Amino acid sequence: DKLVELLVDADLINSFDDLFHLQLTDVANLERMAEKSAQNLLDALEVAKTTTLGRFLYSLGIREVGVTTAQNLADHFGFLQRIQDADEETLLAVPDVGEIVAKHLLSFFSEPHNQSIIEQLIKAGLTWPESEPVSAAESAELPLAGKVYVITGTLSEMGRDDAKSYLQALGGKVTGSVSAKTDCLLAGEKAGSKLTKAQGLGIEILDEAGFIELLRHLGVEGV
DNA sequence: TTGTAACGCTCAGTTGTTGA
DNA sequence: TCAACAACTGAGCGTTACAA
Repeated sequence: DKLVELLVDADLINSFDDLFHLQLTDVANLERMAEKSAQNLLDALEVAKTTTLGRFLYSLGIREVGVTTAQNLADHFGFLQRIQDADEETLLAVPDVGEIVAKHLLSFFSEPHNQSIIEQLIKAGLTWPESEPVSAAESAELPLAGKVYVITGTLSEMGRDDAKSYLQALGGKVTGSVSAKTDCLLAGEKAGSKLTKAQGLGIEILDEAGFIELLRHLGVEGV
């Protein structure tokens, strides 16, 4: 936050794509910055150019479109252009997208200013892999298809993000809160209220060791 | 070399909104 | 009505790198 304030105050960035045109000397001359920090920033921005469609959508800051909804849109459409061209009816077919979210999406993509931002970011070098979405039939064949997981606590062997990725790749759905619809709670160290709630609801609890065993049993490599 | 500001990461928890 | 999510706050801890 502080750095963005500095960059804006110094008139180095006025739009999103300006971030990807920053020069080392400009950044290094800022308060509490020097060549090392400036280079780290430019390196991080270079890495950030390669992203995923879901992350790109999320980064656009569309109202009501967070990480999960953005990923749902990416999974459903596969291509940015298809999302931009989608009508309300098509958008409503995406999981967790109702009338309000669909209207926010339509409104966002109909704004010439927003279209310009997207074009400029792509011109600045942002890329992501695009592919045909996985069909419902293919998804249903995955070993954890239809299972709802919640992750809590600290996972020492793998990060929470990695655990989430494994579960999603196997067809599982990862949500943020425990409910009666949760099938299994993956509980690491220092698990808090979610563990208590899951125990109260009689939900299956899986510790990290058990999770790794499950992944190996399902043939996941590199665990 | 050292003190320190700031950041990065992870997590828990709350509140309000939305979708089913 | 309930489940799930977005958005947000705040804490703790370790790391990084500037500045003196």
